Amino acid sequence: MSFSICVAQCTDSLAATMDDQARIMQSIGGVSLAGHSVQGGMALPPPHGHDGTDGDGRKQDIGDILHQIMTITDQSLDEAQAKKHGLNCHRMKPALFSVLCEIKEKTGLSIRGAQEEDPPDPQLMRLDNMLLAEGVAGPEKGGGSAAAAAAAAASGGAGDNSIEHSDYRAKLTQIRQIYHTELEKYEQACNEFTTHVMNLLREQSRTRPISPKEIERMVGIIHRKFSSIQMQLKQSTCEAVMILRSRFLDARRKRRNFSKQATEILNEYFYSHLSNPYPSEEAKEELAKKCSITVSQGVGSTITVSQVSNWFGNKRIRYKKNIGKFQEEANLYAAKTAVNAAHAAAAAVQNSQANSPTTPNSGFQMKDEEFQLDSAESKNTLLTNMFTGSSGSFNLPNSGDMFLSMQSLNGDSYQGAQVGANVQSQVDTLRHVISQTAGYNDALGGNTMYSPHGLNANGGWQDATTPSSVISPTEGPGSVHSDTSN
DNA sequence: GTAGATGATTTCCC
DNA sequence: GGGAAATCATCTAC
Repeated sequence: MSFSICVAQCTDSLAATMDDQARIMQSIGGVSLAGHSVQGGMALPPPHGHDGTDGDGRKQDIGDILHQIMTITDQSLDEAQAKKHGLNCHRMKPALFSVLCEIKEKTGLSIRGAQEEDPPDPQLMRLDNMLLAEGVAGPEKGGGSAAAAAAAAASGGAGDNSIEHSDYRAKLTQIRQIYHTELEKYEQACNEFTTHVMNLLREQSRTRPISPKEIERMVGIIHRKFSSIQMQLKQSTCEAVMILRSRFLDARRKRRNFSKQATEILNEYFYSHLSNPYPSEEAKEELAKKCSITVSQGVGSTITVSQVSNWFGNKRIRYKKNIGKFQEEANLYAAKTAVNAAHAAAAAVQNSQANSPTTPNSGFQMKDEEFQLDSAESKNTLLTNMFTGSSGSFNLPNSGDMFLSMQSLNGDSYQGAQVGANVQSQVDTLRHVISQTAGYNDALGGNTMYSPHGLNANGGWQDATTPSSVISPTEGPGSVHSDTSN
């Protein structure tokens, strides 16, 4: 709306308002507006149409007043002050004031029409949703533990990695606190500023046309300004959370190879449970503990349950994909385990002989029931199998068997390997022990330590021979149990 | 620098 | 929810 239109409107409205006012004044007091003199020495021309019926005269009068208002800034300060005072005291001031208020209101409404009723800012909604999801905004639920858990779940964790989680949570809580403190500050500042502006406007409304709606609108503007500041705060908070999260995930992605001992422990378990290489949760925990002990002696970090799970997942896949490649490793660990079993057996025999010298061949029983070797026939069968390679119990995938692997220990494939000499001597020991103990029980074949590798035709793992409780001969009673549920 | 090994992550399926 | 498979990212040996 241009100013000229505004002034024209103002003039018409003012004339009409003055008509009404004059009529009211006349009817209630019998005092004619036309009789008013101009106070303050203002040389306002006397209004035409003393009876209040001369519209042209009034328009001229109002035009003069508006002209003076418009040119007030062109005059010196003293002159302007005098003119202002004169206008304030002018008989038409109240009418003019209300009309100006009305015009401003209308103008404001037309501007507001375009500004208000804005749909909620999608950017702000995104930020709000994100902060809510991350546990920064909204009701406190343990400082974003849900988000931490989500991050853990997303990264395959199972609630462990407690160090990283607590670290993440602590930092998230820090961000949350800062966010809420800043938010409170902004809100407080917004309220204070709003109150201040409202008071100021109320004060000013005595001297210039300010309607309550205008004040309301001003408050809205202030709130919008502060909202935009809040949005910036939300944006920076989101960025901070994103950075924290990415760092957290990056840290998890960073990997360090497990120590040789840890890998050996895992491999031993894997190959000794080859028919069913799915450790239970307890077994995983036990393995993690064992690996961590060996690791902590060196690197100083720990191996978690989820890492054990990862390791077994990777191992299963990679073993299945390339059995041939892992055959040597399988043989190696099988041999190793067998040797350890033999050592254990030898120790048991020695103990048995020492304790019962009169019954040296009365039977052999290891701590694990899986290793009960009290059947002479079975022992002989196993003994034969061990050295003829005919036992199905030792079948390795595709081809070969434990015995072949044992033979190969003397051959090229293991020459030079660190285990070569050791295993050879241990094999000798094993032979000796076996000859002393007069063989094994076939049950040994049932032990997953030497069980057939359980890949079925479909590429899945067989579930046939895994005992409910398997103890590696190398481990003793405190060893890891497999998960038969698999 | 590169290839292979390996731990971690993601996606899909049951 | 757990596992398989694919993939990523880093480590390690050469």
